[in-house]
Amino acid sequence: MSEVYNHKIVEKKWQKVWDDEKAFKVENDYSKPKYYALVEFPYPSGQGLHVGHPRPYTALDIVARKRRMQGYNVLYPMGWDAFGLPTENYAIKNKIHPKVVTKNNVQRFKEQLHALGYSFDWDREINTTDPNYYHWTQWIFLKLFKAGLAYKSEMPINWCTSCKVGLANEEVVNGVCERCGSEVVRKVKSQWMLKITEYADKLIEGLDSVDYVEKVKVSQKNWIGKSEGAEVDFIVKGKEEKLRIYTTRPDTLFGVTYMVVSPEHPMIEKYKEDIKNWNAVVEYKEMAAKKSDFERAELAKEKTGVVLDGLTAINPVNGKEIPIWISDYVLMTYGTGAIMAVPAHDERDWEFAKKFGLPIIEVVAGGDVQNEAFTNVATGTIVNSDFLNGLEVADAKKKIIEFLSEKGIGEKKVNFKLRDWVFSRQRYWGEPIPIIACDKCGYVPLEESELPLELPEVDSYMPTDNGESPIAAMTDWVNTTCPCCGGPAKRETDTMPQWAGSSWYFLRYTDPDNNEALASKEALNYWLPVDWYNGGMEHTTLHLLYSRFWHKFLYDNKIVPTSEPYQKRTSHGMILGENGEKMSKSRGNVVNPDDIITEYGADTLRTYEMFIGAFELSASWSEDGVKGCRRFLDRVWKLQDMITDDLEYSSDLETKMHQTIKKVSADFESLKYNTAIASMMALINEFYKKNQVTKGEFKTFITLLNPVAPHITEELWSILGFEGKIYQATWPEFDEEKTVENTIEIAVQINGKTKGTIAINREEAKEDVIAKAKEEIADKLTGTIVKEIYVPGRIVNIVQK
RNA sequence: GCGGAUGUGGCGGAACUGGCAGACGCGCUAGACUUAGGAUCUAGUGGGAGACCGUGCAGGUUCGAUUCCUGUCAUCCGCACCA
Repeated sequence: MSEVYNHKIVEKKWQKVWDDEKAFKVENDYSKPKYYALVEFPYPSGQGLHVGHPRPYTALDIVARKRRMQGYNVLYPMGWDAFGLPTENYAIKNKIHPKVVTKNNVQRFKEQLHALGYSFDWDREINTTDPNYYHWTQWIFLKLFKAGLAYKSEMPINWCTSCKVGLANEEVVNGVCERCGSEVVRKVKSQWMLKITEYADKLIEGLDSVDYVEKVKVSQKNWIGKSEGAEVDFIVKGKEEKLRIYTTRPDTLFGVTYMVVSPEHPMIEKYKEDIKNWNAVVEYKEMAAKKSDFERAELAKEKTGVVLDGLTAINPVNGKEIPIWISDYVLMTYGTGAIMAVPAHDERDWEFAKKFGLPIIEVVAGGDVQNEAFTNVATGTIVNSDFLNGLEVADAKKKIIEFLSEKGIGEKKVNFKLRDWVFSRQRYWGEPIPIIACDKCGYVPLEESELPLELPEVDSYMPTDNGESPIAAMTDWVNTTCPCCGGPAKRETDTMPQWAGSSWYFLRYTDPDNNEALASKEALNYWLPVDWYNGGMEHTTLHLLYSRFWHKFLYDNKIVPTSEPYQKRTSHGMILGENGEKMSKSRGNVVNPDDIITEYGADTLRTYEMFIGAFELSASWSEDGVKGCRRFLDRVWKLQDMITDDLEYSSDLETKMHQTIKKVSADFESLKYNTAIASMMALINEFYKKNQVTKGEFKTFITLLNPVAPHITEELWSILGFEGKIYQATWPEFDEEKTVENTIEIAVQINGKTKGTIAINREEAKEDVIAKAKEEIADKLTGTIVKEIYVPGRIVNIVQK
């Protein structure tokens, strides 16, 4: 009899062996077929690994291990996305250098990941905070700058009125500062921006060539939010100024009854003198400044606004004079910051008009516009619109745009919801932006030879009270000479956002120690694109889009060989607490992976996280479920007491063996880890029924299980004395013909309801099957038979009246 | 508000291009082994005494719907300076 399985000894033992052998070190061996599997590198937080982390890591570890067994040269790397706010805040609070905090956190994470037995190639570990790494982050920034894709712009930031620092959105809770509870307002600051909008069309088009799960593609498309419409100039009465608006519905131009501009719109200040209710306007502007864009759009059940008393606009198509309002539902960041309001055919305009008693004019027939906005564009016909009358919406759009262009009062315009990327942070713990500001020469890029531009040591990590990065206080570092004219100049003191380092990290893994380039051409040509990239849905619109943008830019500059970075993208669901809520300290439902590894073992944790449910959906933690997986592995362990010397499959299990190999192989590649494990459980249940398993069956079985539970299977492999190590074994093959059973049981239905079953031969002729079926349900065949249906190998359905 | 998803036993979840709903696991019940069992093994387990009824709800298409269509309700997630 075998002893009880001791995971503590076995897991440590094999982890050491794999380390000593450098089992998963991968060479740039260009003669072998490559496979690049990638998971999002973690932010090494102070809390240590969360049970959510192992879910995606195990999933791709399974794929990586399986692919190695199938003869691929597999790159499965890991690193640290270590710049960021929590580390900096921790450093401020505890007066420890963020570098030290990061080092400690990384070490803890690494130990935890190591204890899970992942097949990462640790020789390729990277860290975004390493100057040898951010050298190249800065280098890419310089390329973007030189290409005109990085520019400075006035952008609002969250400003705590008490701490006098800029805050991240996350640090603003219910409109007040998370730390001190004081009011947070929006303050305009000059910021570095990246022109991602320049790549908006390419980012949409590129989606056609990649294999992403559909919801990721849809999310990205919606985020980019391409819409086709028109810009139209309205005339401000009595002024030279034209007020330009953007609309997706130029066909409704005759239905305009008022205009709305965003509270930040520059025309308001410009015509200050003409506005009679200036105090009310100022008051409204102040109120709006306190809200984020999100809050403004959020559940805005009650529309608010103030009319600009003294200013009116002229509708360019019919000369009508209409009022101009300000309201916070119009955002300065989308379109032109001004809209024409057509209450009859837009819900927000309709609500606004109802509230303030503004007229509603129907211009598309088909609805009851006094009672609700009619927004259906598919069926409408234009009315009350002069030369557009009688046209369908789509035709009217074309005609009005032609008209506007001819008259020079408007034009067709494609707009994107996507906004340029705010690339500045007034923080310490980020990559310095390698730009020098010179009074004479403007913004001058640092010479490439000067990179990396390292973060200076500072006394305090707290932002200065005028909202600048703590680096600004380091005058020795800040004051420099202009590379262009040699005169006195100042370094940029803002740093890059955390997203910078993660926008290209997958390139660095291909050649992590290169000091001449971000990676060699040969390495990039061989490894790119990433074959399979898995990450969270929450990164779909930011990280994933940002990194595609950088990659496309690098591709256009012939630095990388592929137009898309990732061939395939999948997404895992969250792991929730036992109570079905998100795990959090405040809810007290956090599970620590270390505890699970100690008590049940890494293999159990890996198995459980794969078995917990559909990979793409969120799932609740269950300690009983963990126990069930441990029981499964114990049953696997005990199989060694029922092994026979037979190296073949036994005849009664041959079909089952081939079916299982087929199913497990396919499921591992299609995110169906839960059903792969279920089928392996079903297989050992068969062994247990017979109380016997052949050596051949056992060898195949543990090979299939190895990617999921690498330690226990390595130990069993060694106990049985199979050759070499299991991680070097060959993936089992199946014979398609042998997966098919000859005799099968099928259901017999009457009018679609199952009444019995019959056993048939797969090849049996229809007549024979139907005859058999009728015999089976003879006593229930009481009516007239109308139809007899036989779907080969599936079902018989007798339709009777 | 905009966008994305999800609703199936007591619970987590299966079900290929529409074809025996509930695989696999948990829990529960009974039995075996045992001084003992919170270990292990074996059997059973959607509801109903039954004809039958059952995949959020209401319709529809079909010989046949968890799967397709229309409407509806509920829940969860993201929203650009958290990562």
